[in-house]
Amino acid sequence: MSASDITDVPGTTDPEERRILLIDGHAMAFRAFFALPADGFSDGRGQATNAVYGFTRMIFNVVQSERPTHVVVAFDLPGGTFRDRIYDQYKAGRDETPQEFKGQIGLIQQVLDALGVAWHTVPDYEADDIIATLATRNAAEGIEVSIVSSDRDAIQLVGERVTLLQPVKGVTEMKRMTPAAVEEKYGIPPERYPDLAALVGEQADNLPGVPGVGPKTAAKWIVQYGDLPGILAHAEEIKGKAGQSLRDHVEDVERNRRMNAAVTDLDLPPLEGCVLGRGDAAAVSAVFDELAFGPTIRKDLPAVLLDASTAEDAAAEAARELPPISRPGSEELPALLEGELAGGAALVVEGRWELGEGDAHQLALATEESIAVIDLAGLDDTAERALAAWLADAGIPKSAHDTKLANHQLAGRGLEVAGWATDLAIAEFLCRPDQRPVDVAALALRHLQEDLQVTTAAAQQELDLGAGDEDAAARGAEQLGRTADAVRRLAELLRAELEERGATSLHDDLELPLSQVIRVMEATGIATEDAVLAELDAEHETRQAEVAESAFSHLDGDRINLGSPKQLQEVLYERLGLPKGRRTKTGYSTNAETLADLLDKTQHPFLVDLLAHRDVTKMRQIIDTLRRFIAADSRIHTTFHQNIAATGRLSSNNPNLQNIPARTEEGRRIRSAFRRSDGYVSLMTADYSQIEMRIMAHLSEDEGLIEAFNSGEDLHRFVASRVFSVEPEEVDGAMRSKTKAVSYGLAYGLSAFGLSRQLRISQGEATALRDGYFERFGGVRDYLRESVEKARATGYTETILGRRRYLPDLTSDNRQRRENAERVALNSPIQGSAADIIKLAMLRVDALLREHGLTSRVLLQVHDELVLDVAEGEEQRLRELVAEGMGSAYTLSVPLEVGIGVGEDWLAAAH
DNA sequence: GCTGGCACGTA
DNA sequence: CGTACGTGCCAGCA
Repeated sequence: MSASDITDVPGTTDPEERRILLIDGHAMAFRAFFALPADGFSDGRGQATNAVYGFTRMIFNVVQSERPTHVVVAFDLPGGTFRDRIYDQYKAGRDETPQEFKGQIGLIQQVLDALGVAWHTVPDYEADDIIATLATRNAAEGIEVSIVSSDRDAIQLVGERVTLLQPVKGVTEMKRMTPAAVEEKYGIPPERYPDLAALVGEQADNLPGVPGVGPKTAAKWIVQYGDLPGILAHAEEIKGKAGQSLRDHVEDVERNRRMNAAVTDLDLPPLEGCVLGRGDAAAVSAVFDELAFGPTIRKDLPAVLLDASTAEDAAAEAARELPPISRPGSEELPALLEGELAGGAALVVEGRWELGEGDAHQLALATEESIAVIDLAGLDDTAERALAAWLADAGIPKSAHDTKLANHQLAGRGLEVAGWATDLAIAEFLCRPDQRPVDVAALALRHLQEDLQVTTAAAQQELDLGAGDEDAAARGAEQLGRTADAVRRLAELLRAELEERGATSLHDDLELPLSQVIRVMEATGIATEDAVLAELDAEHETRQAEVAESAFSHLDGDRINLGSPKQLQEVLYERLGLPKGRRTKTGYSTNAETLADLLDKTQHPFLVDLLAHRDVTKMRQIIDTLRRFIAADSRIHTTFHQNIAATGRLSSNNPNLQNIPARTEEGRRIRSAFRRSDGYVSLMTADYSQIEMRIMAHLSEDEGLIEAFNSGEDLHRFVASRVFSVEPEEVDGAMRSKTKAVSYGLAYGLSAFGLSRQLRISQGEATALRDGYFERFGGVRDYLRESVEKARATGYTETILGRRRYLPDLTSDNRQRRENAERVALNSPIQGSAADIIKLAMLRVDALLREHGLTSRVLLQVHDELVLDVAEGEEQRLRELVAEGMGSAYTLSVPLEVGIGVGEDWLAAAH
């Protein structure tokens, strides 16, 4: 190849305008692999993608900063090269390629193909040689060359027109090596670097140099004698140990120099095939989908990589697809609602919802034919009534990204919505339960390959009414309208996917109706008495100060930060010299379990105070957090999420009301702050008794376990009597608690190690305990074994309602990942089925309360428990209806038992 | 100001 | 080296 090969490329005829970027593919991929966690990047099917991700990011960055017109990525080929024939120990002693790295080179090449970036390999040669050939030739033709490589052999290529970019940290930060920079760092010009390397040797390539000679000595010699031949010619004159060492290792040095010489005469394809701007947007998107890449990296894809025609095609298509956007006022709206919108629409609400109060400003409605963006504040009464009627019409199907949130926001304007057909967040979750929730823009990137460009803060601000600024308002409306259009198409797409995955009924009949029940619970909130929390806080404040003082007194009055694990480590393990226990990533554990062990062993009084301080600090933390969330109506309005917990449980935040202390007497006092509402007489708690073990009995069909639940005997006592072959009356506390630990441990995928640690018994004892259990409850053992095998075969686990959890790691070669997936596979059907059941129960209880006209209402759900406000005169009927609704939510092969308690507050309502 | 690690609350 | 979550603090980073 010569310069004439590229003179035909349009727009790049002048060598001075051409810039070529050369990348060492293997070296950079390997660096990316170690810069990013392998277990943090996966395609969802067990293939690590961290190197692919890092490499792609690197390419994007370098293309942006170097603005090349041509790019070539060079790769090594598996197997040897000519260098191995010169020296059979070349690159020997390297660690084996990590398992997770394998396969990622192929994926990188797929990405490059989609990006239209050329990549080359040459049999019998290394990537270095390809780079050396291209750099030398093109620089000679007057073309600017940038090389990206972490390999030091590339230093020799640096020259007037050749710059080396060396990764500094990871793969995104680069240092520019110019001839001056090389001189400064090594004290010699770039072309002499191989001489220096030959003398010093190269550890990574297993090329030993002259012992006792480092870069400084080598550079000194090179300066003095000109080059390596000069040095060797004068070897006899060099004094001292280094001189003798050189004379003893002349052969090594000569070999090294032959090995590290760049090859610059390879036969390579013409450069015109390497011109930038031939990427295919759709192909890139498809590859990124396969790799499960998120939205961030997609946004950073430099446009210069893409073929202008595909970008134009995409833009043209997007423009054609978008129906006209109108901004109907009060005049036009009623007719629109009865006409084009009568068949339903996709909704996007611009508004807010916090601390139990919602508000909405703009509403975008999209159909296949048209999009309407409505300024809610500007409507007259007639138009507003028409809109209210349309929204409340259950016969008009609607979809939104988050239907519950849309309801909350619109409720702030007195608007109720019925007729929800599709909730994107729920549908997406049912299809991909292990993925983090994402906004509409990210869903559009993921499924429509479109960038809505509405996620930036600036765009959001424009949407805020456009306050008097007509242009901003128009831009806001345009973005809202586009988003609604995307919601409409996403809804269609996701409904099809729900169908494929057998999750349509879960969406339509369970989660979507449930979201409306939860919406009312959130809007209602739970009455919370600040005075109770304030007093608890004051008590704990005093106590906190006391124990802190006492703790410091054991440290010669040294007031360390008791909340700093780092400072505690120093005090406990250095200063007080206590025996070190369990290790953490950053040092030695100071958690409660470790501290309690330490106290047992040493009786050190500081530990007593420290543990007390931990308790009281935690209490104050919880109390403070709760107080911050008490809204103007003296109630706490938590948010329940249906798309967070991969097993199908709800989660609760702002604040989390599913982790209010219950285990200790002191902690439980916090519960007394949650009280019956004004106009109600008490709170009721209703919980399932041992629901997970009942599900285990049902799924395993183990006769013994089923009998246990039908016997009327205490479950753990019954199971223990079987395991230990004694009469139920003879089961003592230790036997019962051991059995209980095994029972629950099984549902979590326990190991003998974990069991022994929890019960503080030997591993042998733990194994014997588990074996004894399985001997009597063989059905459980068979079920557990079969359920993992089935999941391995199908790729997912399933709950009683068919809720799936995909577990690609079940077939991973990585033992840690595989065993983790196996535990998840054991637990998910059990925890998930329990979640299914209480969700069914919530729907049923809600329906029963309506049906019977009760005013009492459900306030909270805590996984196996419901908390309700009891209205005057309804307690007895409520007990019956809740027991019925929860008890008959789903028919298992054992009864579902429900415990109920009633009291003034959540503490008193315990039972 | 953000992030990772730790600790700890619940089922 | 049993599952599923959310929150707050510290420390190190930019």
